[in-house]
Amino acid sequence: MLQSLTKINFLLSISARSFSLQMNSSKRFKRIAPKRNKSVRLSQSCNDSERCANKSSKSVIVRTRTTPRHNQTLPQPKLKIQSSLVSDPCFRDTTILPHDFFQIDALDLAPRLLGKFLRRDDVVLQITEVEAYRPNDSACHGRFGITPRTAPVFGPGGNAYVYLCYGLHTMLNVVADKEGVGAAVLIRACAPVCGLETIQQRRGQQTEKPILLTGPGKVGQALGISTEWSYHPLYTPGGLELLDGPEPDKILIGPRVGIEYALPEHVNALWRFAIADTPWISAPKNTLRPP
DNA sequence: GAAAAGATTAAA
DNA sequence: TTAATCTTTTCC
Repeated sequence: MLQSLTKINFLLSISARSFSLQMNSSKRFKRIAPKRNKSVRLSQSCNDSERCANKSSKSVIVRTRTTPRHNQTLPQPKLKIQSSLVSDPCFRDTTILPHDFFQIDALDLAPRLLGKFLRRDDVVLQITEVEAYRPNDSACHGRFGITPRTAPVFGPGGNAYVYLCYGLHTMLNVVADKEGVGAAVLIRACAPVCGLETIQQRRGQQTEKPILLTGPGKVGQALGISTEWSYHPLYTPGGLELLDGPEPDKILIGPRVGIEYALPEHVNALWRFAIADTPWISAPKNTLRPP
């Protein structure tokens, strides 16, 4: 496992002076990861006790749990995550990005998210590809205004917006800009940094190849999140966090994927951003070019 | 109340 | 190339 992660980090080819991505203690992460009982494992889309409790449509998960819910509190896993942060040299210097970081135009935020880290439990992913969705954008979910589904998009920047696509895939967005604006950045692809075994388990694929994490639905699955994670603040410790990371040397830009229904000006807008020289990019790759 | 479509994925 | 799969939104 150590060998494979080292290989993956090599492939990233990012200047990471202050970020040693070497994983010299993978087994420690495994030990620190909160244990899940069988019922939770069945649905990896909901491992968070508070969210499961609020779940209505997927109450099957709640019913099948063996541990009484009221015995589980949020601070416990939070502390464990903190201890792993301190004890592992890999992430000693990393910091959670502050609330202010996200209060900008999605078009500015999107490229700035490249190279940053998403962390949940023992899983750490590095963001390699994103898309910006903005106000007055005929491809943005916010185009319908504030609805039950899209309300999170109009929340303050730094929250998560998770939606279900094709009834199957959970898509993670980082809400951008001020409250009420209605902008977000879709995470389209990541590279694995820590917790490879958990990622593979959640994905159901025993591979280290880019097929593991190159696609927005794959990222959501690897992080084990559901739509219940909408509104979750990424700038506070616990749950899902966005950590600072190295700025990529070179990036690529291109038109966004799968928005043929939008107006031509938005279909053609170059609002897709990716790290150059990494294999962790989703399809299609041939529409990406240097700026 | 019904119908259509979707910021996709994996397998054939 | 195509099936899987279901929520959200729009239209009548």
